[in-house]
Amino acid sequence: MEKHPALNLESLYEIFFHTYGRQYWWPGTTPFEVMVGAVLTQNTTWRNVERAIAALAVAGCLTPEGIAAADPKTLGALIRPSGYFNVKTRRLQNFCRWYLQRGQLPALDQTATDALRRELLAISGIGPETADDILLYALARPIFVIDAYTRRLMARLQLARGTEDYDTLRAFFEAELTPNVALYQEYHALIVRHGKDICRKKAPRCDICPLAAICPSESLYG
DNA sequence: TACCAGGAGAAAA
DNA sequence: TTTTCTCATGGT
Repeated sequence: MEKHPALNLESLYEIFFHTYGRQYWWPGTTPFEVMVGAVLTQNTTWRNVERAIAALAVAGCLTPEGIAAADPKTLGALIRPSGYFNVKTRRLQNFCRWYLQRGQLPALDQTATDALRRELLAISGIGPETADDILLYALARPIFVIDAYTRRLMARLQLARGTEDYDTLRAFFEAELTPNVALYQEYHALIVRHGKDICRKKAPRCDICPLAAICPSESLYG
């Protein structure tokens, strides 16, 4: 992992927060709704996830029992707007069956958090980002979430190649930052905000980027 | 029209 | 082990 002479992850956060302000993540009224959203948002815009969650709520199906017991066709129709609805039906039901079987989640110290993370990753359809969304935003554990925006940002700032495996990038953030749930929640949300608005995959808007003065890789854009 | 989006798992190389 | 393919709706 590269060291940037004029930039570290704490100063990057300060720039983002000063520029964009609080993002009020994760949208969702209960921890369980956050967990459902974490599955539904896989490779999908949040706007479409909101439609699916609203449909689940209207159908009285936004509960672990309701999702686990639902007919797959019915459930698929409800979550259809979020895309990949056949895949996500299986994933949601896998997750909810685990959730119901597991019962009360323990108070999570670091050891218990690591164990729970392994449990989540053992569920078919719960990968590292989804597991970490659940741990950070639903269960308030200091786990830094890595996503495609994070990889792109690290690559463009030349703080990383961006192709590192998930846990390497997560360890990089967690080593550079103090373990603080509110910080991690806000930071990830700010990275997504910056990625969607400015540091886009194609045609990034470097002219209005708050990092323009310190970003070394403008020549890589396009 | 083509590309992209708050990924993950299976199949192929 | 690493890369490629598949899943799918909705916005730009």
